[in-house]
Amino acid sequence: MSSSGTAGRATTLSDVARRADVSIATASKALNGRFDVAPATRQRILAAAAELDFSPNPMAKGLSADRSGTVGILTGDLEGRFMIPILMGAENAFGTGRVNAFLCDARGDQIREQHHLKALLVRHVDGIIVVGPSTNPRPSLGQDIPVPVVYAYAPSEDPRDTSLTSDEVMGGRIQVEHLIACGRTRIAHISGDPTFAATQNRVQGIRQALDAAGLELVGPPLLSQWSEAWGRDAAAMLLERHPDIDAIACASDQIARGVLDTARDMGRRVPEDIAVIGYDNWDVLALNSRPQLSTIDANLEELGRLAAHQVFDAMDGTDTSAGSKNLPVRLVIRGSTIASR
Amino acid sequence: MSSSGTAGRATTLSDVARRADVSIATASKALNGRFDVAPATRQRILAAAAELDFSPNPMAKGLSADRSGTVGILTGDLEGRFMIPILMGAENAFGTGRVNAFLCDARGDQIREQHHLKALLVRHVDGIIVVGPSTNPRPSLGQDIPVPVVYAYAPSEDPRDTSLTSDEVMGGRIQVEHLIACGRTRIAHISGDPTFAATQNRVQGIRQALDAAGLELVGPPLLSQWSEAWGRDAAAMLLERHPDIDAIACASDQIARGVLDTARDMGRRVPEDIAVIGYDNWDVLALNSRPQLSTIDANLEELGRLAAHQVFDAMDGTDTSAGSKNLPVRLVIRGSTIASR
DNA sequence: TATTTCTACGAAAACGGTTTCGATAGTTTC
DNA sequence: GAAACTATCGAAACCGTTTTCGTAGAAATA
Repeated sequence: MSSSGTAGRATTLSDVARRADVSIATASKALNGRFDVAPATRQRILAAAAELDFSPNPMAKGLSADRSGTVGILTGDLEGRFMIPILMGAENAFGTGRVNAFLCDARGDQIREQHHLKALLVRHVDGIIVVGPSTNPRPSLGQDIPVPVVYAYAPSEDPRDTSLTSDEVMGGRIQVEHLIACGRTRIAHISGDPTFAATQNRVQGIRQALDAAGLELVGPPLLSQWSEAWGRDAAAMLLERHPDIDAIACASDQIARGVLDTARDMGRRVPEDIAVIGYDNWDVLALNSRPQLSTIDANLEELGRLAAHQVFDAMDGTDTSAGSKNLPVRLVIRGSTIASR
Repeated sequence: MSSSGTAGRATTLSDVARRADVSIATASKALNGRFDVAPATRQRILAAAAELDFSPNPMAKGLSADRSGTVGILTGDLEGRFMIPILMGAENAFGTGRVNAFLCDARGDQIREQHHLKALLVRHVDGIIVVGPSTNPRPSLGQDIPVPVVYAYAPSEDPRDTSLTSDEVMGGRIQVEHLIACGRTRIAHISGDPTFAATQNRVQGIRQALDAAGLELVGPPLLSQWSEAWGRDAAAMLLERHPDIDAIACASDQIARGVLDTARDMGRRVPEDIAVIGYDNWDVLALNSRPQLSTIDANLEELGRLAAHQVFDAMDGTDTSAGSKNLPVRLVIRGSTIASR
């Protein structure tokens, strides 16, 4: 009812044109930086637009030009802990700019994914970010999509697609490098579901670091589930079978939390007797344990940001860096590997 | 490059019209269920549309009709643990339907929020869902917004707005009712940041339940932070000062986890000696503790779903149930309050 | 001065739909 | 058999932009 605010018919380009006493064609050109408009006229038009608080109707814009100013974010499963930071990074990259993001959650369902994809294309999104719940490669959406597609976290199985993923091998490697730097030599590894690519890659990285130092893993890697309970059980087995280990590299903070509990139960001090390092830097878990967890941070928000920029670049034709990229991870040192002061 | 797939120019209404040998006007009417088109003709047109796999261009549609088929989801801070289920519920309600959601994360910034709001309105969204990171009331977006707005989780300060929030008082109440049903009578309460509405509301609910049973809280409610560490510290204080308590109602699963740790450290058995109940049903925490946590589930996904439907109703003019609603919460019973078999 | 070249601008055609309204043909009514 | 309806359809305006292309006038050239 009040006349302030955003109510009432939105001001349109022809309003601006009328006020600046030019045709809408000229107004359009002036506002878009076309060059066949006299400087004085352009000023007049810009002023008029500013006074009327004009912003062009994206739908109308999208009809003629085929840029809609939107991108689709197609997630495999929002539930996952890893989606959120990536989402945040991406959304933030669009940020205050001209483009908005459609969020589509496929809930782990292929059919729903196809449906959402269709909807996004019908809406003429300018690009698509596909973010998967794990680092396991996922089926490609196909090559016949008329807009750029970037796969985040879960890479596409098709090498022709461009994917951004986290360097899991590096993650395993710097876990162990850190443990060695802390003077540990009898190192064991507890990880999650062996069918996960992350599991295998981290084991690989861990072996690399051990090899480089002339060391060997104590016992085989213990692979089972991504749960705290498994961390407890595995640690118990480990400490019983190899009482002399002095460090455990865990493939998730959840597992590490379990390990911490078992160590405490069995009277081993962390980090004095056993150093423990986690993976994920999930603050809820890592910051509230006793002691706080040293861990690996995959920079997921940065990954999301990069995915967004990759889409931008591809949209702008700057389709340079095709192919996939493996983003470096980061070591976070806390009390579970180094006694505080 | 392949000719299958979605590539190539999208099929348009005039394609359909041509194939059905009618004008685009008639085609439009047929597809939209207008009634001045002969049954036979309509069939022909529908068939043509189906064969060509036609779907109307939402932008063109949005230009004439003023329905864009989109809604905006304006979140205060994606980081929060509570946003995600709500987001999922809402997104899923739009689901396979005709409407897609713009995701906007204000990152706790008023200015960014205004900016996003502006962008959503310029895009002519048909509705807006504002989801806040806590149950604290938040400033209204104002009354002069031309589309329906629903506030989820964090209600609007303005009673004229329609808000959907979680019944925190009920949450506190059924926590204690459950503890009492388990035979506990000496009940204490550990909660989080006292400036949170949730904190106060839950205390209120707890008092209601105790009053109804003729009981009193053991000691004052301990209010400080939403962290596991605080849960540990508070529990230690509590057990020292009141060694005879037999139950602790915690205002978050994080706090409950801390309490569990302290109980174990001090040799109290859970649930035999002390029953512990959490709040949030955050599976990562609640399912991996020893024992698993009884807790309160706020049905956040349902809340998101309802918010979406509320927007739908308001869009369709079925603007019935204005005003705010307080959604019931749900008790989840696990091992921390009842010994397993 | 007459011609050519620019420059700055606007008329009009898209873009892909919806909607109003008039036209046509077939039916009914008197 | 003419008038009045009714049912079905299509021409055209419109939504708010962008873009092409034509043109008037000024400036440069002959």
